[in-house]
Amino acid sequence: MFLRGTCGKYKSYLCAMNKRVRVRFAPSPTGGLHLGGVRTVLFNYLFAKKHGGDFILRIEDTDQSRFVPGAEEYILQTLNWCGLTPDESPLAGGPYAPYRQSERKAMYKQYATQLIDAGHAYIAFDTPAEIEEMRNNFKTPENPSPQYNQAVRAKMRNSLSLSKEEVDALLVANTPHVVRIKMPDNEDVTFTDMIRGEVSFNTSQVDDKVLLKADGMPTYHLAVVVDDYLMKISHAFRGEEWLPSAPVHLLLWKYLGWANDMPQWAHLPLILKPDGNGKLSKRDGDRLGFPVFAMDWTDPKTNEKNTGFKEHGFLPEAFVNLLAVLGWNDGTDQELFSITDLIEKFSMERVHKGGAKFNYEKAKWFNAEWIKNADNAYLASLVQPYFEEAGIQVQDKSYLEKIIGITKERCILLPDFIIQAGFYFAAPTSIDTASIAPKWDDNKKNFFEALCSAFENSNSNDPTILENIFKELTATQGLKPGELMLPMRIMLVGGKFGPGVFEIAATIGVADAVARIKHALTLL
RNA sequence: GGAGCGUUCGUCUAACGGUUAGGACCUCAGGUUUUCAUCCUGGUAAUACGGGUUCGAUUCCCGUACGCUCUACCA
Repeated sequence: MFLRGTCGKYKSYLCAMNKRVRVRFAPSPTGGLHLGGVRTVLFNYLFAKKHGGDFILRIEDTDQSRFVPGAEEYILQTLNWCGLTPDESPLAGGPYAPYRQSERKAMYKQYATQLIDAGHAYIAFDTPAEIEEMRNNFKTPENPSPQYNQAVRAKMRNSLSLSKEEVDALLVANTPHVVRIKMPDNEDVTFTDMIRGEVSFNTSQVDDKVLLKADGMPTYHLAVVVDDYLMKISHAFRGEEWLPSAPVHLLLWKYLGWANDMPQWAHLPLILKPDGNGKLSKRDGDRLGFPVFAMDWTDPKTNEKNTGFKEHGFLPEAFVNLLAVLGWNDGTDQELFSITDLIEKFSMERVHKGGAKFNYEKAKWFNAEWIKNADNAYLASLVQPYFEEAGIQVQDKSYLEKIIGITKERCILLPDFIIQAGFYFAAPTSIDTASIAPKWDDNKKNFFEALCSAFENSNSNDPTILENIFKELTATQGLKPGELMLPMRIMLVGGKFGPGVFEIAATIGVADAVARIKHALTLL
């Protein structure tokens, strides 16, 4: 399928060929990045890389009251962890710097002025209290939230309702004011969304959005259009929650005289909470026992902590993979995709329209698959920090890699290696004697004592030899091997899990195995 | 309230007018593993509803229901 939509009077795919692909992720630094945010990053990144274009990070910090220290650094770190590093950003710089809107403040005013001069915007002096009053006055059961629109703007204090002298006087007096877009009365604004196809709004339904705030900062609406234009953005992807304000942006592109340069839009479906309905929020994660943020995030103002996929033990490759297929697929049964695969196969047209409920069980499945298929040395580097935290000493790196190779298929999350592989590095600290005790008797005790001697005498680290010793001994003592395997396993690893007992004994060394058995015998 | 967007197994999805509606997760039943996990085999389970259009609708159109998003000097 070709890219749909029009770009000026030309078909979009012609534009796409002529215009360098430049996309941006434009978060406001108000907190950690959650699943939906990272997926938006991912789709932007994939689209850019697929078309040999640029991926830009632009920080939309026009609202000082919501600014959260550390959030920008967190976003950068998250993108790095995911391997979705932007080509241009506040950190990396680039030809269209600065990439923080607060640092671009001076650039926006001239465009607001241009809009006023052209009659597409006006100055409004209404105080918050006056607007509040208007809303109360016009509120009816049928219209619970009246808008500042063509129906009421004549009754408010603005450059449309006031005389030029009054306006000038107010301006000279430094009266706080905003700039609002003047929405046309009854005009259909239609555009083609790459995911949804043709989408249409009537301007009578949208209000006169504030473009420039009283503090001189632009609102999102003005800033996004100006910056996308100035930064030569070719495709603009954002969450579905932006769809209703798309007509404002469309009109702005037109009024500013940039219609032919307008990016193609795609509004991404939302990620929904697993239980009930509604968009996934940061509160859902830890409430339901899974992370929603990419990495741990603690809000410096509230001290509220949200855990992250990284710290829960997800591989970045798995995280990216599971995000990619949340609302997108390549049309085949393939579910496991590397980033290279994704870049090759991604297409915006195959993104789903409907929102997707997040399913943590499936997310873990992706991680388990990635762990099973991952390179041992790579896994070792990721597991090491968890071992250090758990107090597990690793002397020999190649030994660690070997152990990871034989235990990785039993691990779903990285911390699982602590249990599944920890006993290869140190004797278990707790031994599940409760599972041995009920059937424990002197015959078994004697057997294990004899086994220790036999093992010591053999001085062998060959699993087959150890198994033969074990079986011969059970035979001579008239015992069933099956009744002794489980106790031995528990003595070696601490519980009912792990690879074959003789493989374990051989791997940790017969001396260590004997020591563990002897220690366990003191507990029974 | 209004506007917009959406709706296939419990969940994520495939099927761009013709399939016994496919796959994956979950779950269930077997098998392998003298443990656990992996792995293998198999099962249950879906086109929201009502009208059209059509020889034929999951697919196109209309309506209804339901859900979501927006309706801030927040993004």
